[in-house]
Amino acid sequence: MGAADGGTSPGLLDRATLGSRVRDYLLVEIANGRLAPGSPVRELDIAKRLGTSQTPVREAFRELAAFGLLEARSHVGTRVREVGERELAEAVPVRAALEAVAARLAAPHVAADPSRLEAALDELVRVATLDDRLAYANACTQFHREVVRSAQNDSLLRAWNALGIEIMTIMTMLTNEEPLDVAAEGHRGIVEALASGDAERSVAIVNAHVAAYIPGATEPPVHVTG
Amino acid sequence: MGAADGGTSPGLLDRATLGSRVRDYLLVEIANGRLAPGSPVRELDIAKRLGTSQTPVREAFRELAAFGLLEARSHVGTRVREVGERELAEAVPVRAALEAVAARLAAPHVAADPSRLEAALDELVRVATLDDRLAYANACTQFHREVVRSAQNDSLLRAWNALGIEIMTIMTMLTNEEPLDVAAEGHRGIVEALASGDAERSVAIVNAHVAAYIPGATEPPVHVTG
DNA sequence: TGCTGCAGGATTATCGATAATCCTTGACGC
DNA sequence: GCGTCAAGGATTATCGATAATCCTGCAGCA
Repeated sequence: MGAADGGTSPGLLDRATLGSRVRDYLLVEIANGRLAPGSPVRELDIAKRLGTSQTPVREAFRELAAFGLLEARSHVGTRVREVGERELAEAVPVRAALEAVAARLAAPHVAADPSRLEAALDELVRVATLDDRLAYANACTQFHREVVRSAQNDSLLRAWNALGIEIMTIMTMLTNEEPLDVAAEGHRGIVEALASGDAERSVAIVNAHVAAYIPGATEPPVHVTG
Repeated sequence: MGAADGGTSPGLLDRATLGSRVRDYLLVEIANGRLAPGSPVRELDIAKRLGTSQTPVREAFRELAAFGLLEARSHVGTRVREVGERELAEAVPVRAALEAVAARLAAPHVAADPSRLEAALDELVRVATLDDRLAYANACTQFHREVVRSAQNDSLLRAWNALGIEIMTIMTMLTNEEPLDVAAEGHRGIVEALASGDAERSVAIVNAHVAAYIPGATEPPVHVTG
């Protein structure tokens, strides 16, 4: 699965399958409003538009439906579902809880070897200069995934992946005006706290960071810079 | 989903599609141990065995993988997810964090209408008399899923489902000697706490319950914000 | 020995076409 | 007028086959 990988994601380079690319395409179309809520989407339409067969499109539909972005009725049709702020906000406490666990478990590991997380941060900062909000959203997700991965707990990573952070991040970034460089720098405090090995401070900073992602806040999220 | 419906389930009568029937078949095979954890499952094998084509099987695989029951690697193979003791212990803080969020969110809903949860408890107690540890494990999973479902938060339910509690519970129950009636009654306190609407007490009780699930894991439950 | 690279087998990923299903529309009987 | 039912169109569901990818094992070599 690719950029919007929600399931048990293997390596970072597995974004090659057509299904995942179709899903990302649909995700962006939904996020920026070209596919408005309520509008029907037909498998063969999308397939023809993207030059693929029905199969990968079908897979993408299933995945997006599982995340509540599409609504499918068998043999009848599929349409873009109205995804309200409430539904996006629902994920915040769950994400906060998981990333709090992640921070607590990751702190000693990151303190021992912060290189991977620092690399993810560098990449995030680099991508922030490209003025490509989609690319930034993906890098941002990768950074947070790296934090969770640093906890070295497969169950935690699995649960976090299931939240579909990619989707939320893409939706947030594309409907947001926050400058990318500011957003990117907001992650530095997380790295510093984790690298210091202070688990409780890491938890607090991560919680504040996640809470700032609540959608609907059109104001730039207040990033804790540690 | 069908029999072990966990996610955004379609209608109850939608089990006509081949994909859903294949999924249910695999679910049963896993639940009763004919498909043991770690054993590989091949799409074309299952397709041939059930007399279908690869497509519905593939769909079922994807769904069960999202559910945490299967583990797929692109172009390589799929196997029933295996949970070793290490992973079993790893899952405890994650599960504790998620069920703590669940308890906090569910308390008011259960207090308003405890019937569903009480029904799940009744079923659990009933199955406990059958001396069938496998059936008990499934009922137990269903009970805990009902708790999580009571939180009425799709993201939470998705994350919890991804942990693959089914398999963990099955493994635990089959390598355990705890009397079933005692185990079943141990869930009554959860229902009572939730039904009372006392969120914090519910969180505490759920945390204790989850922590007790793993032999030797007496570490203090993780505190979570929420 | 230990390493590199290249078949060959195994498995999934994708394709193009066909079948099954559902909804709509309109005719028909009452 | 109203309910019932039967085509017909639209869409997904499924099929069978082919392509792409990954891993394994072995040969060749330093």
